Amino acid sequence: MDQANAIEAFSALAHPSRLDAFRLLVRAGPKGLPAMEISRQLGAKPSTLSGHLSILKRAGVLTATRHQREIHYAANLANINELVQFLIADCCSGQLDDCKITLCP
Amino acid sequence: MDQANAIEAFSALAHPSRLDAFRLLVRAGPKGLPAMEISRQLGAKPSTLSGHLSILKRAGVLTATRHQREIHYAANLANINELVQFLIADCCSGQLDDCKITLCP
DNA sequence: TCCATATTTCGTTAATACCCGAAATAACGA
DNA sequence: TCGTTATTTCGGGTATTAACGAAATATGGA
Repeated sequence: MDQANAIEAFSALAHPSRLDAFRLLVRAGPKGLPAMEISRQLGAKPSTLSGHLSILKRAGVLTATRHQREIHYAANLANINELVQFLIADCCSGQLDDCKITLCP
Repeated sequence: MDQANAIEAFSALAHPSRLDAFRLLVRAGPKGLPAMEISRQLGAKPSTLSGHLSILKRAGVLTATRHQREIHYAANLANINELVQFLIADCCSGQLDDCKITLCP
């Protein structure tokens, strides 16, 4: 994870439809959901959503796997972990324990 | 933390100078750094940086406290924690433990 | 092969974000 | 008070990004 990659990920998430899509896929779990299903649940036009999914995938926060006719998108939590680690790298220069953050308690 | 707040935070971080500034302040710890010092360390024009710091502060990822003539900016890690919790809320709908993310190990 | 479904690419238009220098505001010390 | 340093606000020209419908591509079944 480098600066360019982090910026791409943050940019990708900084959009209402894309953030909704990502959080929907977080809830959906590792199997993910096909594009049409995401489109339907979010009420987004397929062509518009396609662009959004493409942006999220290029940013590395989603994975895409084909299942017969459908392409299933899923949240890439490993990359989210790396992104957050990058964001708070060398927290407090190691001087303090002020930076405790716990996820999925 | 709601969707609008999360988008504002992601947008704020999705910029090279702002991401650099935030990570610099993460390293600087809770005391933070004055604006001019950030400007010097990042090689950014004061007026441009001022706008960036304002955006980061409005997004809630930085705090600002005046110390005599200087305004010290510091990373707001509590809000970053909330942001990440929001991002991965209801992970896998509670069905799996696939979503473990640990920060500041 | 040929059709229907799933998804993406393309072209256009509208909105938003960026950078900078100059001027304005704030706070201290002589 | 006056000058100096610290920081922010303003104006404007340029560039990036968004949305949509229509058309194109891909896959599987009859």
